[in-house]
Amino acid sequence: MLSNSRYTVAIHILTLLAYNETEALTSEFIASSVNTNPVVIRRILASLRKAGIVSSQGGPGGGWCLAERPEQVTLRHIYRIMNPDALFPLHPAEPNQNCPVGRSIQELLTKRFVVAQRALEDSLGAASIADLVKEVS
Amino acid sequence: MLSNSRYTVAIHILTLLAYNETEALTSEFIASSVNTNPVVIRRILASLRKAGIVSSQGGPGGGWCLAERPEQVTLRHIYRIMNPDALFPLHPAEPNQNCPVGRSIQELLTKRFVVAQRALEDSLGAASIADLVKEVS
DNA sequence: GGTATATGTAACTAAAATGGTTACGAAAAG
DNA sequence: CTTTTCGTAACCATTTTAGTTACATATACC
Repeated sequence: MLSNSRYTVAIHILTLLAYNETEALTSEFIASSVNTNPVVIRRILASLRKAGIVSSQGGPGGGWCLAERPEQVTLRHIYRIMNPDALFPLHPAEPNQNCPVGRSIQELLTKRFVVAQRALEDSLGAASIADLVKEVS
Repeated sequence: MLSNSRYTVAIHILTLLAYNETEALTSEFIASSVNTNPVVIRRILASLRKAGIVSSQGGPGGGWCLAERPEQVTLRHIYRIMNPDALFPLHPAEPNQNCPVGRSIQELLTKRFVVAQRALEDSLGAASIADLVKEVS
């Protein structure tokens, strides 16, 4: 499974940026909210910036800002950025092609896995960062 | 994400058992189809047996059999056995409770994650081992 | 009984993933 | 220029993953 928390932290960061939309936030400030190291935050923000949904500015008064409207950024969008690989890994080594099951299993499974992952992502697409900000107490 | 292939291998094993329903299969035979070590297979089968969907028999002529009808064993059932933990891990450390976002983010996310994981599992529930066996060429 | 065959499981390993940390260069503000 | 902040490489400890060896246990069959 997703055995890393980068997706959760990415959503946390973006929610924080949207919640404080008027000012740039430093990686150190964000790290204190997430309760981790600023470098961990910068690494995740580097992925998000590559995808165009945040921007950064160096120097005093610098920091990080949302580059898209919070309404446009869905949990699905973030999911795909932080988890570009297929949700369900196939076999570590190619199955035995001389076995009828080994020969066909990967194709059969891929078909089901793609549909299931789409169902997951469709559900994630129902919520945006703006929705989360609205519910922050 | 799911960063292990045990779910895929578990489905492979069960499909193989259903495909050869008349005879018990040894972990060595199964391993040769999956292309791995028999102990890896026995470890996965131990989980499946604990859940009651396979049975084992030692000694000559022994091996592994399905303990349920292939129609009853869905990909969702197997998913839950092989992945008992939540699909989306939360933060490694508790977020800062003095920050409005840090204070509420885990509850907000859990709500969405539960729904998304249910969508995933519902999709997986649509296919059974019997369905896969039918499609093995 | 005795032998061959399988499971059951502990122990060990190599490789990779994960999250955290230090360090330091580059860029920007003032 | 000095301070601040990003950008990123390098390194580390811990955990996960898959594979392997080894050996005890149990069963079938002669």
